Amino acid sequence: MEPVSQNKDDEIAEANDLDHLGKMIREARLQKGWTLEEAGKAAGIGRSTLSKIENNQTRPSFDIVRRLTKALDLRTPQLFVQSGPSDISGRRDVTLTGQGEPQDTPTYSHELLCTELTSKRMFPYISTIKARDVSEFEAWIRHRGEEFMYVISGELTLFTEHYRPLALKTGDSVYYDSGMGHGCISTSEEDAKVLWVSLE
Amino acid sequence: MEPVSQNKDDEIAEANDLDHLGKMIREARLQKGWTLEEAGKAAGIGRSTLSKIENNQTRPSFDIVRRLTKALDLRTPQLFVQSGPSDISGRRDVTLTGQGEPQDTPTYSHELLCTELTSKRMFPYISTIKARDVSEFEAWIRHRGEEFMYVISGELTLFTEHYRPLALKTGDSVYYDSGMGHGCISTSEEDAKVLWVSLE
DNA sequence: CGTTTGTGTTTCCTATAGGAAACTTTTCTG
DNA sequence: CAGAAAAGTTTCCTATAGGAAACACAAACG
Repeated sequence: MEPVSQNKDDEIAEANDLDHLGKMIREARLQKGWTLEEAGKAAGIGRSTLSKIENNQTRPSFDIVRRLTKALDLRTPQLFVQSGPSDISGRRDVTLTGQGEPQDTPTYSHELLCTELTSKRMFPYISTIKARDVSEFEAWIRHRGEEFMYVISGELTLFTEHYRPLALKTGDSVYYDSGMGHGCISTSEEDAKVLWVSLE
Repeated sequence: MEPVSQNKDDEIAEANDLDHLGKMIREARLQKGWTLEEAGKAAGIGRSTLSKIENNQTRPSFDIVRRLTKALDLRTPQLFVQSGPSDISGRRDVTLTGQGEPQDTPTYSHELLCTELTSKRMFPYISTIKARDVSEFEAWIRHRGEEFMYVISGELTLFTEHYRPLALKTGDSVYYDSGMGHGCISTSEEDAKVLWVSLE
């Protein structure tokens, strides 16, 4: 229930930072070129309900909204406007080619990107993996979190626990649990370059 | 309303990928050391309602959930994660060049990467930015979170609020608050390709 | 011009969300 | 171990979410 209010319209309008919710949903639906009927069916809700939602004539349940976002392929966070500033609020950090912060280890040669923004949550870096021989593969790397990798150039083989070694070419990408042991070696004549983005 | 079902408990359990919602909210509340009363007050809802939500005895409205996430300072996207523990423990997901899931809009042409892993936290995708003219720049894109971009090929100009437009070449990268308006256009003859990794 | 068809909107009704208060359980006291 | 106080749960009730169907309004036929 809501705090008492003179009339229904006022009440809904007032308590709603969500006025735009209906608008966004309608936009998303039209974007897909769907009718109320089609969208409703895709989300498993009635077209009358959807109409009311789009016109902000109702306060839909979380459940319903979730189904809609799924069906309409909406970015959900936008629906929660509350715009609490992130810790890098209003900021950006640029790193030009080759201008990253070098970080070398015996086996890898990293170039950390965008290191100015220390409070960011993802950690992007480029690694150069030297052309070498399979026999040199040593120990699993393992650190809590998730990791995404994209092969910028060259060819390499990715090793991860629980899986077969995987041959990767330029343009391929992998997302994995970085708590799972992993490592890679170059299988091309030249060094391979990989972009990694790591998240704790 | 839900499709008919024999009894209420079944119905709720069945339609709920959201069983974990109550759990998450309870966790968040206890984390803060709050009682139902306190949390309810902070969110502007009754303690009985909150109790029912935490025990999954009700399907709260979007509105109520929004207020709770705000009060409890919860990262909302997790609430939308369907099915299962929200980690990717021991898993990996590969996307070969050009094999991503296409997602086109009038202005952008995205290729979503590693979409098999639905519970991952970062969202990588490759965009092809069509070669065109500055005058065509339209509206800011804006969504809560952080974003990292890496220019795979071509040249483009990145626009972000609070900053001057920025010319980027192949190999350059930028990290920014995606809640800040942003958008880009290609400045090269050919289309530009950009790898984005987005985090909510 | 009516008829059809395909859209979105508005009733109408039932199941239920959510608040207040009764009830139960746990945690402090003395 | 009282008995009180504070936490959580359940009950009861009213306002309303959401589906079905009636309604409204087009555009596309004959």
